[in-house]
Amino acid sequence: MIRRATAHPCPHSPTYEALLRAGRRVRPLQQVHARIVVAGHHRTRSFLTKLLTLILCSSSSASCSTAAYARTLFLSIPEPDTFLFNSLITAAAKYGRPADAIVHYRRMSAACLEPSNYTFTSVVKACADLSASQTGRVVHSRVISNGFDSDVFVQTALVVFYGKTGDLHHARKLFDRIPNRTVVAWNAMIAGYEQNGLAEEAVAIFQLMQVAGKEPDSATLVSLLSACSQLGALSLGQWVNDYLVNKGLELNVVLGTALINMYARCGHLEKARKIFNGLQERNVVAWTAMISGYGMHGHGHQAIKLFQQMKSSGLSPNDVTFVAVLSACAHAGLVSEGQEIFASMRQDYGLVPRVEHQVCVVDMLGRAGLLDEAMLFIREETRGLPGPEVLTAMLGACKMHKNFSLGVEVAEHLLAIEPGNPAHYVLLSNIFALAGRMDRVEKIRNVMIHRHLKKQIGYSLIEINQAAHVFRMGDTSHQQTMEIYKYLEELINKIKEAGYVPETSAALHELEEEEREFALRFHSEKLAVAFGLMNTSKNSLIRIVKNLRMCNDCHLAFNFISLVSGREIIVRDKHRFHHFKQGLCSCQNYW
DNA sequence: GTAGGGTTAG
Repeated sequence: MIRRATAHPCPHSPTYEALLRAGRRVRPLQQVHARIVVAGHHRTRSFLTKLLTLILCSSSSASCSTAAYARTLFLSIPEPDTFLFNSLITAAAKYGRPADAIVHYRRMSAACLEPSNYTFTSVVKACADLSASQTGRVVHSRVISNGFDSDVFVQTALVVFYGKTGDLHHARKLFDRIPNRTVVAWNAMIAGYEQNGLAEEAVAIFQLMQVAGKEPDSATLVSLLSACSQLGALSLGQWVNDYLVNKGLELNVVLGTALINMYARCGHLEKARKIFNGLQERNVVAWTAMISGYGMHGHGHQAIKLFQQMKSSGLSPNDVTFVAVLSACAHAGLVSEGQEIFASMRQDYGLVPRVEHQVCVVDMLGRAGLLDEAMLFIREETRGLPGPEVLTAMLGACKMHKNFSLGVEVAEHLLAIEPGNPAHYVLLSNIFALAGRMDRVEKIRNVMIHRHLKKQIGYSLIEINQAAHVFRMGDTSHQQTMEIYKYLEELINKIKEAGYVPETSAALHELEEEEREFALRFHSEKLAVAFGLMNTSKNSLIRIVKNLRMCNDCHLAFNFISLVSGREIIVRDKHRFHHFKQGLCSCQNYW
C-alpha cells in the first residue's frame, strides 16, 4: 500500500522529533533520513520537505556533496506541492543563493502550482538581492494578478526590491499604499532612501514614522545613523545615540558600527574610538569603519596601527578594509607603507585589486608627486586600459603638482571615455587656469554650455543649537545675510593683515556668470564659517560639512581664520576632514 | 515557515 503524502509533518511523532534534534548538521540529518526510509515514511512528503529544508539551511549547504544530496532528496519526493517549493525558495533566498530561488520559482510555475504570499516574499527578496529589476517587475505583475498585492509581507519585500534597484519612485508609491505599516515596512523605506544617497528623504520618513507613533527598533536606528553619516548631521546622530541608551537597546556589532561611522564622519573621531573600544564583539566591518575614520581624518599611522591590530586579533581584512587603509596611506603621504599593503593584498590574502584599490594607489603616488610612478602603475595594473576613475585620480594629481602637459594628455583620454561628465571639464579648466591659459578655460566653458553640462552646485552646512543652516555660494537667503556679509568682510580684512593673500587662480574656473560676480569671497564655506563665528561661544568648535572639495583659497583663508579668531574649525569636504587650529591644517596642506 | 540594518576610492 502506498502511504498518502500529507501536507504537514506530524509534530509529535518520534521521526519529527529526531529531525529537530538533528538540527542543521548534515550527517545527523542523513541518519534521520535513513530512519525515515526504514520506517517506510520515505514517501511521506511532509517529513521529506522538512528534511530537505534543514539540509538546505545546514552549515555545509554550500558544499557540492550536500547540494547533490539535496537534489537526490528533492527528486525522491512524490508530487511536489506549493509548500515544498516555498520551502526551497525561502531557504535559497535566505542563505545567499538568490539565483537558485528564482530557478525554483520558475520550476514551480512550470509545474502549474499556485504561488502563495510566502512564495512571493521570498522570490521578491531574491530579485532584490540580485538587483534583477526585469525579473522582479514580472514577479510584481504576478503578485497583482494573483491578488497578493495587499499582503504586508509581500508589499514590504517589494519596497525593498524597488529600493535595491534604485527605483525609489516605485518604492515610495508602494510604501504609501500600505495601510498598516509595520516597523519593518518603515525600515525598508528608510533604508531604501539611505542606500541610494537620499539621506534627507530617509530622515523625513523617519520623522513621519515618529508622527505615526511607530516606535523605531535597532534596524531603524542603523539606517538613520547611516543617513546622519552622509549628511554630517551630528546632533541627530547624538540624539540617536541617546535614544538607544535610554531605551536600553543592546549595542550589537551592527549598531555599534553604524555609531562609529556616524561619529567619525561627523568629525568626532575620539567618540568613534570610544564606541569601538566598548564593543563586545568586533568583526571586519567594525574594524574597517574605524580604520576608515582614521584615514578620513588624516591619521594614516593610526589607521595602519589598527590594521595591524586587526590582523593580530585573527581577523582577515577584506577588500573594503584594503580600500580604507590604502586611502588612509594616500591622505597621509605614507607611500612605501601603502605599496607594501597593496602588495600584501594579493600575496597574503589572495584578493584581486579592484578599481577602487587602483585609484587609492594612483592617488597615493600622485599626491606624493610621483607622477611617473603613478603613470607606470596605471599602465601595468590596468594593462593600458584604465577606467575613468583611475584617470580622474591621475588628473587630480596633475593639477596638484601643476603638471600641465601630462594633465592635458590624461584629460583628453578621460574626456574621450566620459564626454558627459562635467567634473572632468571643471578639473581640466582648473589646470588651464593655473597655467594661465585663459583662452583654453574659455573654450572649455563654451563646450560645457554647448553640451548643457552643469557643474555640481556647492553648499556648506553648519549646525547651531541643533539647527542646520545651509549656505550656497553668494547665498542671500539667510535671515542674517547682511550681518554675515559684513562680518565676513571684516574677517577677510583681518586675515589679510595677518598675511593672507587670496589665491585668485581658484576663481578663474567659475563658469556661471553670477558665480563669477561673487568670485571667491562668498564661497559657501566662508559664509558658513562667518555665520558660525558670529553665533557660537568663544571656546566651542566650529564644524562645517561641504559637499564638494574645498578650494585652495578657502583652505588658505581658513588657516588664517583659525589663527586670528583663536577658534578650532573642522571642515568635512567631499573626501576628508580638515582640522584648522592656530593657523595650521591637519592635512598639512596636503590634500 | 514569510519582510528590514553596519564598512570602501577619486
